Amino acid sequence: MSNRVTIVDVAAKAGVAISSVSSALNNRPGVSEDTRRRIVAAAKELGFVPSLRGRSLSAKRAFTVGLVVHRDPYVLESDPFFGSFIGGIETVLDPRGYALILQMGSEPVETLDRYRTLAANRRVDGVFISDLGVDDPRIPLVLELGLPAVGVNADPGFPLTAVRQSHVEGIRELVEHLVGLGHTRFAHVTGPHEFIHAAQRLRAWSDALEAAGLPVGEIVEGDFTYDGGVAAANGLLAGRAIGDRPTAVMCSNDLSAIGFLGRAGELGLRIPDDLSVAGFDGIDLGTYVRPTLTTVATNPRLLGVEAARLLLETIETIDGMAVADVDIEPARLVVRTSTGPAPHPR
Amino acid sequence: MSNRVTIVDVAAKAGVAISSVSSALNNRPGVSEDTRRRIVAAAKELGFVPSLRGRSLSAKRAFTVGLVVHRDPYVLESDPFFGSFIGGIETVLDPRGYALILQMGSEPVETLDRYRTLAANRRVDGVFISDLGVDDPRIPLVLELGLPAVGVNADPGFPLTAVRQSHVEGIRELVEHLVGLGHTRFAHVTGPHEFIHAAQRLRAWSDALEAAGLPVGEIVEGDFTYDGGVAAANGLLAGRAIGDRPTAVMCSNDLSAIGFLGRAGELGLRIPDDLSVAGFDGIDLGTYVRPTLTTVATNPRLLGVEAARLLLETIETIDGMAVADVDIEPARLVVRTSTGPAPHPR
DNA sequence: TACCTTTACCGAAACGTTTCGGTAGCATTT
DNA sequence: AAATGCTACCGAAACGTTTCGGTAAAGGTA
Repeated sequence: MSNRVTIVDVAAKAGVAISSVSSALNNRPGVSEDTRRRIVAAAKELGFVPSLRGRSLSAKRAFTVGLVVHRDPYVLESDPFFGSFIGGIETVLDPRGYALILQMGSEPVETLDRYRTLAANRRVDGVFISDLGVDDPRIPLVLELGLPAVGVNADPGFPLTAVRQSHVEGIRELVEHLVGLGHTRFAHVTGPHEFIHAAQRLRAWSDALEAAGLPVGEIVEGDFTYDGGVAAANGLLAGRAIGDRPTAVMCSNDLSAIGFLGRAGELGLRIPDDLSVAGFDGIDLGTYVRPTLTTVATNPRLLGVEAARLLLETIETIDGMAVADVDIEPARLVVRTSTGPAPHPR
Repeated sequence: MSNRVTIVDVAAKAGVAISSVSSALNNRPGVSEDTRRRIVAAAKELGFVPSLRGRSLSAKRAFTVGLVVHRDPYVLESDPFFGSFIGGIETVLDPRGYALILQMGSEPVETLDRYRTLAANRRVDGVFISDLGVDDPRIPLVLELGLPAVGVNADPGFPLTAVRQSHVEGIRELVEHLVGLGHTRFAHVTGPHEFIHAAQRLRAWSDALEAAGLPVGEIVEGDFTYDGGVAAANGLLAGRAIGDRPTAVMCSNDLSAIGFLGRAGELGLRIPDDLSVAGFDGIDLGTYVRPTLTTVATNPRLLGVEAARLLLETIETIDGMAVADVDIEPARLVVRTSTGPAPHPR
């Protein structure tokens, strides 16, 4: 509609050169306090907002960062991680004049192409890499593209900047909690094996049990979905005598734990009297189901905040990519009513 | 890193002017088939990708559209709508070279500011307006800003282009289903009254009952959350004799219906024997809970696809904003096991 | 007074496209 | 043979910033 007010208009109004306007508004030296005030006044009066397009071209920056979600639609739908994670990212980006581009790729290949396109036309200045997989192809890709990136909950040895929330303390606390309740027969329902966090959680669980001198027990592969929890419950519980069943089960995330819980109830098990069940994540839904879900609560929002901070720092670090990793406070055990004393063997 | 290959490099390699390269690559007339081929070859060989930044500045377009989510974090977390909606948007945007900027504002005021900033520095070429409220302030805002926009599930009379999925057929089917099962005492748990879709659903429910010649029954305000469903169940069911209770309840969304279901179970009611419960949305979780949830299933993904199509069309329509609305196929009743024959009065 | 340094400001180039007006060259018409 | 029209191509301007080199004026030193 009405033509935009540009830096030229401001310069004309203030009676100075456009370079002076630029210097004044960006707080660069070389302009007297007096004219600076005059320029600022003119800019304000005209309602001048610097054009991102002009700035982008000149600064060779997009002032935009990207997040490519690489999950199949259903998991994304019911996963509360991203809402909070993105919310956290936003709080950092917005005040610094950056925005977030969100893309979704259902297929891993598709996801890679998204990164490639994003980088090719320089749409973003950097990317987040979440839901890391084992031998994740995105890592060599961003290295090859020279695209600034930060990883979320990466393994040690990760070649890029990373933000992490440790899971080991919380899972150790969970094991200690269960051991303290007298449990001796355990089981673990994992997430899809291609995700490293599924492996990380299993590992912490096994280590803690081993440290307690107890057998690790059964391990069945789940898929992070409600349905996967149901399936796991069928496998671990259906048609088994009490002495043949685990008495304490950890599922790799809350959603599958809730599925497990539901199915266990249908199978006639009383929870936590006959069986203790715990999850991992700390989603709100876990406080609503009955029994309420014991879990290890993570903080995706804070993870988003720190990831964004790191990414901007990486982008604005001219030289190498020597930005230090950040560890936020570990995830912690939250005891609710889905765990209780081990049943008396009869 | 390595300096980018630009249109100048391609022109040099092909031995033509840069304007010819531009014409050739954008399939504009005025360049012979022969040189066009030569240019395309040179571009391919050099791996030329036009810079979005240069294009943006020249074309006065950002090739980006925005979605500002204006919900409180918890609702977003558990709401499956956005995952699918965004997924649908993506499938249209990507092939046309557009990207989606996602912003989140928890406070309505904050949300408005986001739109304002987005428009001020021309970061986006258009926006989606979802979760419309009554007298939504975003409508006058985008009109004032001259920002192309499309509304999602807007009321009739909406002054901008809109995409809609009708809810009335599905809700009518639900009422007919319940009436056919012999129910006569109904109740409705609404969503927050500031959202128009909450009002739209209540209206369709009331109209259908009225058309069936039955009393509308009790109406309690919920908030679209699991917790809100629990609270509604307490209000409608706790401490009431059977003859004093509704026998069929519709909740304005699935999540609250699932909360309602859970609380009703705790209160000792058998579902669907003592009480029928239905929701609205068609989220996957509804197929996992027991009993499985009867609902009216919407199609957020398709809504996203059509919304994106419309928005791009609006943006690319030079003149007025004469882009026709789109109605996708209505939401439909999905009968599961949370609804059944009305209990025999005793 | 003559010289040097600093400061405040300006003009122009650069970023990478698209678009518009212009100009040769050629074929067609009269 | 002159006038006309069309095609293929080129050069330059425009988009809106930031940055860099330059210059005049002011101030400091010998």
